[in-house]
Parts: sequence; C-alpha cells; structure tokens
Amino acid sequence: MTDASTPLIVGGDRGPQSGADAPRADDDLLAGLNPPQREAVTYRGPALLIVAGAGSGKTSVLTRRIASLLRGGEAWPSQILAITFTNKAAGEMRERVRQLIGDRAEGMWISTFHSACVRILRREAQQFGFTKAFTIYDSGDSRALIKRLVKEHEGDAFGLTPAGTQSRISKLKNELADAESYARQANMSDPVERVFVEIFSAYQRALQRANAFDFDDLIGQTVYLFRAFPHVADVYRRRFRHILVDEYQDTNHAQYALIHELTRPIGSDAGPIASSGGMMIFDADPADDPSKAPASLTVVGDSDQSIYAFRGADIRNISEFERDYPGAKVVLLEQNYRSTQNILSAANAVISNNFDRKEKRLWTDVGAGDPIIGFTGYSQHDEAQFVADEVEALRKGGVDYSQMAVFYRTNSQSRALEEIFIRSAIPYKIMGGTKFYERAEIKDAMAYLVAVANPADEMAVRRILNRPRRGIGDVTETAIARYAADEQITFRDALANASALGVGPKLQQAIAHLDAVLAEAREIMLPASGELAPPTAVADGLTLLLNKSGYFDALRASRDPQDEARLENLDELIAVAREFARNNPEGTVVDFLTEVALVSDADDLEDASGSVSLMTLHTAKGLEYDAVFVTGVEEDLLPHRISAGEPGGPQEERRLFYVGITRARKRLYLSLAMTRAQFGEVSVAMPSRFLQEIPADLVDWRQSPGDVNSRGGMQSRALNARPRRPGQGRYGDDLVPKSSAIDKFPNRIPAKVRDNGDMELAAGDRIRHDDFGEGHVDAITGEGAKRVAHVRFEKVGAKKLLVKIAPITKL
DNA sequence: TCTTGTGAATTTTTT
DNA sequence: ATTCACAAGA
Repeated sequence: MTDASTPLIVGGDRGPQSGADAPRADDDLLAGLNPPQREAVTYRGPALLIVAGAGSGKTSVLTRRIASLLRGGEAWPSQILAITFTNKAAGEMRERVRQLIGDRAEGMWISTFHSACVRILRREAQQFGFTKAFTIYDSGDSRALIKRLVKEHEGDAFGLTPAGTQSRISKLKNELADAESYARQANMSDPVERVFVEIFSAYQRALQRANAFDFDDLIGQTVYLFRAFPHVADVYRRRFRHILVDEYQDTNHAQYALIHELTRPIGSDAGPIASSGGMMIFDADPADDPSKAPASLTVVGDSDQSIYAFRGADIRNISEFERDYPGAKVVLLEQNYRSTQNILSAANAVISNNFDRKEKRLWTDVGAGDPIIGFTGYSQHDEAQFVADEVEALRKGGVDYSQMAVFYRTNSQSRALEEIFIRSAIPYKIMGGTKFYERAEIKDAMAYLVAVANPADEMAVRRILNRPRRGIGDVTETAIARYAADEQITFRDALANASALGVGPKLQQAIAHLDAVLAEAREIMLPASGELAPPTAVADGLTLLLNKSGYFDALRASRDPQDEARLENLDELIAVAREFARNNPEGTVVDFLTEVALVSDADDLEDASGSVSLMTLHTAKGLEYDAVFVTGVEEDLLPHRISAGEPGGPQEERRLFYVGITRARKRLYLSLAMTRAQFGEVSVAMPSRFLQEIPADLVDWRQSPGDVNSRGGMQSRALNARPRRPGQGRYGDDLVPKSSAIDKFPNRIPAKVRDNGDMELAAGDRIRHDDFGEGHVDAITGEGAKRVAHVRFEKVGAKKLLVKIAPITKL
C-alpha cells in the first residue's frame, strides 16, 4: 500500500472501511495488555480520555491504538495527527508504530504542537500576510527584539523590564490575547499598562514586518488562521480524522483551542461557538450528516505529572475534558510496569499530599525491590561525590551507564556534578543546559542563513552587520535604517546601495562586500532561476557565508583560546547541515532553519549510550532509567524558593518531585547537601519537606540529615580537599557501612541542622573537630552564617571551616 | 569604533 | 562564580 501517496485531502470520506466496529486481527496488538489498556486501544468513539499514571504503558497503548486504526482499515495514515511533547517522543512513536505495522505507517503526522503548526503555517502563510520563508524566533530572538522596543518606548521608566515584558506577552499569547483585546479589558488609565500595550503591539508589528513568528505565535496564529479562514480550517478537519494528543495535562489554552478547532464538525464555520462554555452547540446535530462529523479525539495525560503551569499549561484542560467533550469515554491506567513497589509507595505517599487531585494509586506486581537510598552530603561537591561513587558501584554491579540518570531542579546544579564526574572519569551527558544552538557563534551563523532565506528579517541582518567586525557601528547602522525607511525598502535591500548611504568609502566597501556575499549565497541556496537547489546547497551556502564574510578568518586570527572551540562548533554546524541534506534530499534552507529552531533539549538523543544522563527534573519527564538519582532535595531548591509565592507553586513542585521518583525502574537515590554555594556564597540548606512525606521504612539513609554531624568517621570533602585514592569510594567494593547510629533514626529529619551560629570564636582559640582533631584558630573571617574559621590542625594542617555547621567544640 | 574596567544581577522549570 | 551591561578611555 502506498500510503505516502494518499491524497492529502480525502473529502468527506472517513477512510477505507469506515464504521468498522469490532476490532479484528488485533490479537497481536492486544497481546500482553491488561483490560483497561485493551479498552484504550480498542474503544471507538468521538472522544477518549486515557488517564495514564506514570509508567502505566501509555506509549504502548497509544502506538497500538494507532496501529489498530491503520491495520483495521479504519483510517489512512494521512488521516492521523498525533501530537507529542518533544520531537524525540514523536520519532519514537513513529518508530514503534512502524514496528507494529510496517511501512503502512508512512504519511502520518506525528509531531509536536509547534512542528505541526509550522507545517500548516508554511502552507497557508500567504493567506494572511506572511511568506513561506518566515523565520521562527526563539525566546532569545524575541527577547532581543523586546529589549529594543522596551528601550525605544522607555519602558524602564515605567518599571517594565525586557524579561518581564516578554513573559507577560507570552502568557497573553498563550491565552490567545493580542494587544488590542488585552487593551480592551486592561486598565488603560494606568500609564504602565498603556506603555505595555504599546510595546506589545509594536512587537507584533515588528514580527509581522520581519515575516516572523515567535514560539507562541506558532500556535496562536494557527488558531487565528483557522478561525479567520474557516475554509482553510475545513481542509484540515477533513484531513485529520483521528487526533491523538499525548501529555495533555501540559497543554495551554492556545493548544487546547487548536485541538478544539480541529475537532469541530466540518463546515461549522460560524466562528467560535460558545467555546468559553466548553460545549459545542450547533443548529443541526452533526451526527445527522456523517460527512460533517468531527474527528475523533484521544487525549492521554496524568494531572499528577503536570509541571508546566508556569508556562501556561492549564490542568483544567484535562480535568474538564469530560465537560468539554460530552460523552467522552474515560479509561484509567493504574498498573505500573516500570518501578518496584518501594519506589511506587514513595511516589504515592508524596503525591497524596496534594489535596486537589483525583485519587489514583499506582501499583505493581513485581515486588518491593531494593530500598530507596538516602544521603546527605556536607556540600554539593560531597553530594556529587556520593553520586559518582554510587554510579561506579552500580556499574561494577552490571548496570550500564546509559541506564543511570541524575536529576536536579536547576541547571546550575549540574556544574558540581560535572566536576566530580570528570575527575572520576565517568562518562556523562548533559541533556539541555547551555544549548548548542544558543551559542553566539551558532546564532551568528544561523542569522546569516536567515538573512539569505528571509531578507525581511531585519533582526537577523542587523545581527550579522558587524560580525565579524567590519567597522560598522551604531552610526552606520542607523544610517542604513534611515535610508531604508526613506526609500521604502527593506534593511537588507538598503545594503545593496552602499554608495547612497552617505558613509565613508571604507564602510561603503564593507557593506557592498557583505551584500555581495549574501547575494552569492542566495544564488546557491535559492537560485533565482527557480531551479531546485541541490541537497548540498545549505551546507555549501553556509560554508561560503562563513568563509567570504571573513567570519572564519576572524576566529582563526584571534588569540582568544575560546575561539578555537567556536571554530569547532561551526564545523559541527556545517556537519549538521550535511547530515540534514542526507536525511532530507529535498530540504531547503527554510526547512533546515525550521528543524534547528524546533529542536529541544530532550530531543538531543544522539547516543546517550554509554553515558550517564544528567538533566533537570523537567527534562526527565517521559523518560525512565534503571537507577535514578534525585539530587538537591532541599528546601528552597525542591520546592524551589520562588514557587512559594506562586499559587499552586508548592504543589507543582511536589509533582515535579513525583515525576523524578517515578522515572526509576529499580533503584532510587535521594540526596541533598547541608550547604550549597550559590551566587558565589555558601548558604546552609535544610532537608526538603518532601522527604518527610516518604514513609521512613522505605528509605535507607546511608547518611541521614539527622546524624550527619554527629559521628561516623567520615571526612567532609567539602572542607577537605585531599584527593581520593582510586578504588576507595566511600562505600567502595559494595561495602555499605554497617551503620550504627544511622539505623536508630533512619528517617528522622530534624527541623534544623547543627547550628554553631552563636559560638564565640576568635583568633587564638583552640578547638576540637570531630574528624580533624585539635587545632589552633588563626583567624575568623566573614559574618553571621558565613563566618569562616581558619584553623591549623595538628594532624592534618590548615583548613577553612564554616563555623555555623562544622562539627567543632571550643576547648 | 573598539577595548577595558567596574559594577550589577543572576539561577526555576521550556516548546 | 560568572556573565553581562554600561561607561570611560584609546
């Protein structure tokens, strides 16, 4: 069957064998599924909600459901739209469907919201004043633009910061508001609001003029497109007969509205009907006319794993699904196939502290498994060392590095882990963090491509104007902008008239040269003759741009050691472009730019094989590992300090912790540090409240927050930089210390740690340290909680100790 | 126009 | 701790 050639639009046809009721020949698709899972695969109806607890096999269910639709002849591949949270998840789902039914899977749309919308927008852009070649602004691009506008409108005088303005605009767009609709209901007598609205609408005009969409627009403008052009919407309503949305709990209002638009009856172009009420009301019952029937909708989600409220995800989308889609079938998947009972019990205990949730209890029949391991380090380095030691112990026990992951709340926590991992020679991979595509040199190179592909994008042209240095400064840039405005041409086209700009001959030459390079690259990548550019065009064009613009030369000539790395990064980018050409022989520059703009951290799946994965708890969603380390389980970090002030914040933090716990298949480690350096300052950390929510008998504290200071003969690596000898991990050779005092209070979390805050100590005093013995205080520096004693010990030499928490007594 | 130095702010999470 | 922005000087 040549599904790829299925006509894009299949009229009112519902598929080759519509109306098939009894699933047939599905036996192998249902093999190994429990009853609710089977129901989720085989149910047929207008709307289905699958409430899928963590590890309940929802991906399996989803792929089998798709496979069963296709195999049963109920749908063509082209009639299926499946939305996932990341591109990586999309790729995996596509692959799994292919494994189930083979090449018949070709032609489905399986993608993220953003990718799907880009596809639609590229096709329909001309309908509303954009071109196919529109640019996608990532948050950095949009921040840069907003920053300029805030400055121009003197927003700072009204307390408007670029970051704040950006996030407000983003939130509004997620609610499908634009500057006008916002202005209508805002208090416009407030000058701050007026300026904000001005900036908002100026921002939107700038995007339009630059032929660009920001991330939020990709969704919002697609919804706008569907609402403003019902015949366009109908094209997609006819096409997509089966819509499936994963991670539904993390959809925001715009995404919800998009799905709503797509699941209207065909021809229901009366505009938005009572969408706020959630009910769809029509003059005639659409069921009367099968050719107009809406697409069937399947959503999968788990409100306990909703962790994106901060960016507009609305948990009500899932909790009110049954109201939005009356008659919807609900299937509950509670049996967990991933984790041991101990891990699940901990997860259940934690999440049950969220009060506004529907009761749901994960269970498994695989048995209790190993206890959860807890550890309290003296510092983040100590904690990292523990993780590294355990990773090595697990490795020796036969666990592959790729089956271990370390999670943390904030990206900045990765640094300490990295340092220790490097020193311990443990292969690791950081998912996310400072991203390849956010490096300045990569953004520059991409801006060159954008300047060629979408000359309307003034931001991109301005970015490369003086990169590498051409002596073009503020004055010249303004001159170009003025000339462009006077002549009513784009900033890009103004470069072609260097001699008319009224700048010096040297500058004229520089500008003319840049113009020529851009033109030459355009001829390679987008030949004016209209002929198709060869697959290598993107890589070739990029190479040409970087060579002839002098970008490479400037980096090579530089003596900044970092510039060598930058050159390597650019080489890598060119390699990415080549790879892209291999995978997409027909791919254009625009396609390349799109792909790059939409990749996310979690997509970065390039063989994490053989390495331990490090990532934030957010990135961890949807993944699973044999062994999981959740680090930094401290107050003010998890839950994060900032969440305290936000409504629903602490609960969302708890869900985040829950997500982390439920990623673990066999082994779970929870760790924290007593002190943590941030902003270059050391501060004292307290155990997270979430730890107390885990039943004590589930956790085996190797070093608990309760007795970390009392005894144990353990040296603090925080205060003792003595290098470790190889093979002498803290519990090397699987020798877990036969804990003594530790067993007595296995899970006692005291409200506070040792506090010597008021110990009076001065230079000249003698002290005794639990580990280091007796010593002489040379000096005291710092104040309050950060008071540091410089001590010369008789046995171990000079040390610096944080007075507040060091296990010392004055003699 | 570019370089250097000082000071300030940063670190919550991301398609 | 590090990065970034802005100011003053070359």
